[in-house]
Formats: sequence, structure tokens, C-alpha cells
Amino acid sequence: MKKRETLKSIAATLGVTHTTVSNAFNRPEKMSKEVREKILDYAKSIKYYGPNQAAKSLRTGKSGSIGVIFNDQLSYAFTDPYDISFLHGVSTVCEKEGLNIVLIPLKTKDHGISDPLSAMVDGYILNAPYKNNIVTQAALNKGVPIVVVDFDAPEHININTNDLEMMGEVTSHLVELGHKNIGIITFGMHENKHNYYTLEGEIDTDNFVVKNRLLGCQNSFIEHNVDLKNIHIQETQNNEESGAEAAEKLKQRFPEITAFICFSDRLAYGLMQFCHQQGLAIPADISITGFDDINQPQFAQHFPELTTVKQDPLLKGQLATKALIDDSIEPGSYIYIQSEFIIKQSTSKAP
Amino acid sequence: MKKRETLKSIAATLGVTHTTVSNAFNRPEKMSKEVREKILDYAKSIKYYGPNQAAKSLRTGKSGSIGVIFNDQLSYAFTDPYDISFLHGVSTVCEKEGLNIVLIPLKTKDHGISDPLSAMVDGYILNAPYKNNIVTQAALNKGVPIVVVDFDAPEHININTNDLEMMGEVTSHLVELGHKNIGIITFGMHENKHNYYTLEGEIDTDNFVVKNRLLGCQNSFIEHNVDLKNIHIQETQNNEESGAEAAEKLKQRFPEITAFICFSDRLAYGLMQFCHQQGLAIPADISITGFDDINQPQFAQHFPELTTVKQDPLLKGQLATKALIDDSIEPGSYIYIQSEFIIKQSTSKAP
DNA sequence: TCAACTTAGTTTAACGTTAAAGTTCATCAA
DNA sequence: TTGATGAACTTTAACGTTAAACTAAGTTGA
Repeated sequence: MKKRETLKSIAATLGVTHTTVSNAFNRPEKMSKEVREKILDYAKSIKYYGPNQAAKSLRTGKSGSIGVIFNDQLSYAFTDPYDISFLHGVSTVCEKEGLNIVLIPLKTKDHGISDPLSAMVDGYILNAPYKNNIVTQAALNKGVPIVVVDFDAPEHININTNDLEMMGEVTSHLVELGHKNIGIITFGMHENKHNYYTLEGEIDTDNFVVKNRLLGCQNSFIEHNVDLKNIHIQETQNNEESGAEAAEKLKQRFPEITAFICFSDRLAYGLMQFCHQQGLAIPADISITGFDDINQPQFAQHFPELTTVKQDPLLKGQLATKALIDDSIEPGSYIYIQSEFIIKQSTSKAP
Repeated sequence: MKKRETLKSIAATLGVTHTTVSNAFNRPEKMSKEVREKILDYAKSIKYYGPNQAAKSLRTGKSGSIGVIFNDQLSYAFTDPYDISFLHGVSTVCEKEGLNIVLIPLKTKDHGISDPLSAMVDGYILNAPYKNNIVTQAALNKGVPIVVVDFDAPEHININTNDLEMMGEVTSHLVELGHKNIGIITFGMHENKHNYYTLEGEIDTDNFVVKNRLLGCQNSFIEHNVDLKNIHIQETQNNEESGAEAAEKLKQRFPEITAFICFSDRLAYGLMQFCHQQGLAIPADISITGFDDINQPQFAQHFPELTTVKQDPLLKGQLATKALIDDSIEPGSYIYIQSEFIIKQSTSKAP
């Protein structure tokens, strides 16, 4: 059990001071080549790979890592094409900059009052967080640089999309096709809730994305004089099975529904499977819209192409990361990304 | 610009010592309820979310994070179903344990002699690393717990598969179908090299996986008295396009080839596309085997089902993570995972 | 020739925490 | 009544760095 090597121990054996050894690693210009090489050679020979990071980080206040926080279980992210693509975007920038990516799981165990954010990072990217989540709140108040994606944090840097307008276009499209009884299938409005709502009155949600999208729908429905009583919202988890279940719930209770607006392609594909099982033709019997334009060939093969809104999560990840490390971008900035409404084969005139 | 809050500053305003404040966060049992609550309430009110991590980590030697290192560019991992699944496995265990996952990019910029491993982690998982890579070597010598997956590190914990036997089965299968001129398409034998090799003589590779698989082939070919001169190896990057290109190279130079062994399904799907373009029927003209059994519906739709070896990267990720945090597993341990050879539709008698 | 500057180091202090040992005071058993 | 026990703190030291200030020697320019 040999003692750990440190700047000090190296300095001692080499007859210099620990600061000189530190300089050998961090400030080549401050010293003679000979001493520096002697130090580095010796360090290499004893397999000392450079100054301890915790100590360095404590002293400098920097860590060389950025944290990424998802709004859902971390493991979910690796099952979702959108999240994977977002992370891909983050990683392209980080590897260029030599930054580590710290993925922070939402705490499941009750770790008491201990810091929900135990990572050493120089800043956080929050991906579409829930407003009232404890990790979200901790991050926003940590005092480190923050970039929020699909959220509104006036004190930090925001990456936002034109979801509101996009959903307006989606809604108009359906209404103009004659649909008046419409189901909306959305992922979580609040964390871990799966409720039924209508679009009447004020929209109550912790999720900025859902809020904007519902608002886009609501505005458009009102504009077209559609009775909001006939718009039915089912909240569920964001995956195909849940989409199918949500569709079943709505369609059983409100058989008059002729079109569904889904807040993700995954939900839409689940809905398509449900329609298929029920013998409902798409789009003849049921019109369907998605969101994301994520290519999932296993579904695309069997069903009509999905009318949807195209997003670019990879770009989002890249912009978020660049914004985080770019000192010239002020907190309070808003960076907007344009999405695009694409009409394909899954929507048609109301039957 | 208010001064950062610390245990000390809190202690000062509350009239206790900094140790007591520390205890309030870390050792509830050591103090009275009243004092503890007073401290936590005050901490909350000033948005102090708990002790500084760098300082804590420096003192305790623990970080609550584990590092994951891939053998390729980090961004590549998010494009590869195998790697994503592996990370998924890691994440399921980490979120249960409340551990952060630190993804470490291979350094592209020359950061001089600075530590290639600048993350603060309690241990590393190395996923199929190249033996001579600088990050690999740094990690193996850091003195922190290491789990290597698909590698051989006698001083650390190893997660290995039966690749050697599997490739023996694959090879036997093809030889017994009458194939005598066979192409092998493999991902990197050395980092960033894309060479042509034969199976004659000793196998020279930095990649443990490739070594075992080639050895499995070699043994089996020898056993079946196949002339190793007729076995052609093309090394390339692990993606579909590269698979197609590698196939083209081999088939042009050695038109007598009737079967290809691919070291991943991605390579095999690329090869299938190449065959399709060339009007070569699978398996009538060309037999193909893959590796991984990753379901890629966009290809599965168009081509015969791939004869392949089924792996479980999610399980690998989970086992690796559990092994890393389980103190009862000794360095030097070898944990084996069984794969399974599955004969499907992409192989048949030599023409 | 000598003040001013440069080079290559050294000394010192601080970053914020936790572990270990020490103190004080109340409680309890014999 | 007293010595032991324990609860609830406090004191002290250390974790391994780096930044800033300092020093000693060598170099320069007029």
C-alpha cells in the first residue's frame, strides 16, 4: 500500500518545490526546459498522470465538465431517439472542447437533504425540465451558468423553439380539414401524472413545452370557433405503448373524435398501432399528427407517413452546449430555433 | 456580487461551528433536532444546496461519479445502437445508486501533457478499449477501480464474452456450407487504421475483441483444412457505409469470395446494400454473417434476416457498473457473458 | 557602472470540506 | 456521592492544489 503521489511528493524527491512541479504541468512558459522535462519524465516514470482533479477544482473553481439533466429518468433518455440525438449534439461540441459530460440521474432514493446535484460541473444544461422538480430548482439556484432548453428561465440562457406557432399550424390544418372533435395526447404536464384535461380555461402545467403547445392549439381553436369542450387532452408517458393506451381511453370515452394531435411521434406511432388493432383506417377514419419527425422505420413501414413537425434535437444539443461555454452570451438571452410543419399522409378530411 | 456561501459563513451567522453545519448535512444522528433544523432551514433560505463537491471530494476521496470511456469518438457512441444500449445498461444501475455518469471524450486537441483523464470519478468503465491508446493507458494506471469490458486487464475486473467460440461456430457454419473463399470485414484492429490483412500467421491487433474473433475464425479454418490464403480481412470503421466500401474493395480484388463474415451487424447491413447494388443475391450468390443481433428495421425490411451472434450490450453495461461498485468483486476477476449463434436467412450453400 | 528588467524559481496562503480528537455538561448506576 | 457514560457540540488538522507575492540571480541599456 504505497502512498499516493502528489505534487509535493514529487517535488520532495526531485529537490524542487511543489509549485514548480505544478508549473511543469500548467505553465510551461514559466520555467526552464530542463527542469520541466526532468519533472515530467519522473512523473511519467511513477505513473503520475497530473494534478489531482478535486484539489485543482477546489482551488480554481473549474472542473472541465458540464452537467446534463433530463426531465425524466436518465435511463429513459437512452430509449428515446430525441434524447439520444440531443446528447449526440452535446457530445460533438464537448469532444471538440475537451469537456466531460456528466449525466445526472434524478434522485430516486430519498437521499435526505443531501444536495440533489452532487456533480462537479462548470454549468448545467437542463433539457425541458419540470418547473417544480427539486433538481430543476436546485440547478437554477446553484449560481453556476445554466442553459435551459425548452423552458423559460429569465435569469439564464434559453434555447427555445416556435412550438406555439407550430401547434397553431397543426391545429389549423386539422380544423380546416373539418375536424371538430379532437383528441390531444401529450406527455407529462406534471411530473408522473397521467390525467385527463380539457382545453377550456387556463392551462395548468409544469412543463413549458406542453404549455406552449397547448396554448398554440387553444389559440387556434378559438380563432376557428371550435368548441373547446370537444377537445380532449390525455396526459401520459412518452412512449408508443402509452400512446396507444391514451388513445384507447379517449376514443372509448369520446367516440366522436376524428383526429388526434400527438405531442411526439412516438405517441403518434402508438396511436397508429391502436387504430390498426381497432380496424380504424388512417387517415380515412382517423387523422393523426405527430411531433419531432423522428424516423422510426419499424412503424414507417406499416403505416402512412406521419404529418408532423420537424425538430432538430442534435442542433438543440449543440446550441445549448455552445451557449453554455460561450462567455459572450449573457444570462437572460433567448436563442430561437425554427421548426417546420410537414404535411404527409396521416391527415385528411373528417369523415 | 455576493460572496459564496460556505459551511463557515453559515456557521458564523448561526453562531455554531462549521463542523456542526457539516454534521447537519452529513450526520444527522450526531446532533439535536433543533440545531439541525435551524441550520437546514437557514441553508434553504439562502439557497445553499449543500457542501461544495470539490472540497468534499478532496477531503473524502470520493466523488459519487463513475467514468465511462469508449474506444472511439464519444459522439460516435450516440450513433451506434450497441453503444447506446450499453450506456442504457450503465444508466439503469447508476440511477438506482444515485451515481453520476461521466462521459469522457477522447482528447482530440493536443492538450499537451495535461492529464487525459481530467474527470473526478471513483472508477472507470472502459468499453472495448484499444490497448495502446493514451487514455486507456492512463485509466489503467490511475490507481482507481477499473472495469474493462471486452478487454484483458489482469489487474482489474474484466467483463468478457465467448466471442472466440462464437466465431468458431460462425466459421464452421460457413465452411460446412462449402465456402472456401471468405471475406472478413472487421472494425478497427488498430486505432484509425483501415488496412487489408490475411489470416496467415500471427494476428496483430490492439483490439481484444477483434483478436478473439479472428482467433476463433483462424482456429476453425485450420481445423477444417481451409487454406488461410483464401481468407481476406478488410479493416474499416464500424458503420454501414464503411461496410459497403470494405466489401467493394474485397470483392473487386477477390471476386472468388462467396461469403463474408462481418464483425458487426452494421457492417453486414452495409455489405447487404452493396450486394443489392451489384445485383448479387443473398444468400444465393453471397452468404453473410453479422454480429450483435441488433434489430435495424430499416434494413431488416429489405433484406433476408441476418445470420448473426446475439449479444446483450444492456446486460454488459449493467454488469460492468455493478462490478465497479461492488466491493466484494476482486481485481483480477473475470465475469463471462454467453452469446448465442443464431442461423437465419442470410447464409446458404456456396454457389 | 548601476538601475531597471527578466528569468526561474520559492514562500505563503487559501480554496471548502470532513475526520478525529477533545471539551462540556447532564444523566445514571451503585 | 462519585465515577462512568453519553449527547452535543468545538477544536484542530489535513486533503492536494494554484495564485499571488516574493527572492535571487543574471541580463540589459545608456
